[in-house]
Amino acid sequence: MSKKELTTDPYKGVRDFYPEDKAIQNYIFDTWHTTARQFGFEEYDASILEPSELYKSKGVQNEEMVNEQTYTFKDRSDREVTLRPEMTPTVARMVAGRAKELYFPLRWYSIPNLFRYERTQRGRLREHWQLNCDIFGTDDITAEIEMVLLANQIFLNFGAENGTHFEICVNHRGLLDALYKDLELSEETATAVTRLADKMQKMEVNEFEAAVKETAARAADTILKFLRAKSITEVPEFLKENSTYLELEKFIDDMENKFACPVKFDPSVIRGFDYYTGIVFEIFDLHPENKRAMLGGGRYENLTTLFGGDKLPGIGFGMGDVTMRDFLESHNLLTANITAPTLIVIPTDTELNIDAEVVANTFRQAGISAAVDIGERKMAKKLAAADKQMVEYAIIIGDDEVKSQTYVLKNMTEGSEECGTLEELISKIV
RNA sequence: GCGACUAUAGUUUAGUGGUAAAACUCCGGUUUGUGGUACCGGUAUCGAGGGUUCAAUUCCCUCUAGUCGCCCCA
Repeated sequence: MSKKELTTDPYKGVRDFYPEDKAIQNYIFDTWHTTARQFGFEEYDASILEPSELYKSKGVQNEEMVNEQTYTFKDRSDREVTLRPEMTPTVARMVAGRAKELYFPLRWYSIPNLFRYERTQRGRLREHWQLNCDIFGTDDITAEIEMVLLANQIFLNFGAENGTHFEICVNHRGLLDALYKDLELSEETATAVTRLADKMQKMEVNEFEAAVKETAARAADTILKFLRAKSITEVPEFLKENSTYLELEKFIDDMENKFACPVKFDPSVIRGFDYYTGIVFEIFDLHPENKRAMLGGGRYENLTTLFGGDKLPGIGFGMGDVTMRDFLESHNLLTANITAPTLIVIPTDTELNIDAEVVANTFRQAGISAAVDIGERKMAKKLAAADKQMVEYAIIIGDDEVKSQTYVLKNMTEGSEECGTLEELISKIV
């Protein structure tokens, strides 16, 4: 033990993608791409490296977050660099950079790899890929509808069912603000109540009620009535005059009746303390093992403040590949397959490896994927390996074949064989 | 930052105060040009260090790593 061996484990919180994992990821990404394009969204991307200021400049709270929960370091020229923890500042920067020449509303999407330095747990790693979809440059409610329809469609395209495997929950930030204003809550109390509301699903009923009473005192009953509303019509009466109530009510009604996409009013959907200003929504995994949000998003009034220029409203959502995979696995919705070559060429002796490679390359030029087993194992092992990989065809190359230039094409699934020149055999496969 | 739990073969897991068992995988063989079956064989300083003990993989402590919660979640 003179040397310490290196571990084969990946760095903490990040993943290796072995072929079977990559196949699943490709399936997820393909579905994301297809659905985004189905809705006319255009793809953009940027580097995973950003100057740290991009994340710090949003305030003290953000500065703390950058310091404690991002990968931030100095480059060789002493510039502070951060591995991007989210895509929104990047896309805001890009949109602001070309604000004068872009045609709005803009429909953009991206699947960035994001990094966060935090404690790992189920569904939360230090690295993940996140589908980000946004519509920029409009405050029309149609954008909300389109966005939620897109989110819903993604799940439909994975073979999931709204109401069985997942559910869409919506709320309105304005409704919460109206409630707090009417109850004349102090800012601290309002913040504490929002924090509690966010945790409601995780807490016991009694425990939650006690916590609200302790935090909000006299206003507790009204707040509880609001947070326990199972339908939007159950919110306290005075809120129903509010314009945000009417907007949300119509939205829920349209989604159900015009687009057959039921959404559920859920006053506990808050989406943290970020830039959202209007309708917010989440898609929940209904599997008992995963009970959590897989997708979240909402309306924002102005994303590009930092970069000057005109106000740019928009609406967007994000969803991660880790929770997506957990969702698909838990509900048995995975259909991804590892992609094997169509043909495997097996020389009987390593002396014939080059001849086998020539044969394989002829098939490749005809558009048939082909690999050569150049290993030193016995024929039986090579064929067993090909079978296990789910290769469709095999050709064995021996001295006879090389001399006669005629080959035997073996169908691995049926066990049948066909004889002929390479040209003849190619036409059999194509 | 706080807490709980776990660590045995490549993987998933048994098990015991007297140096370990199975399944699958992998490698090799029965079968020197025809597979998926069957049979045989091979692969573990029981996470690291220390302590208790005649004896520790087993009990205790420390460390490390991982998992799962809390906090946070842009």
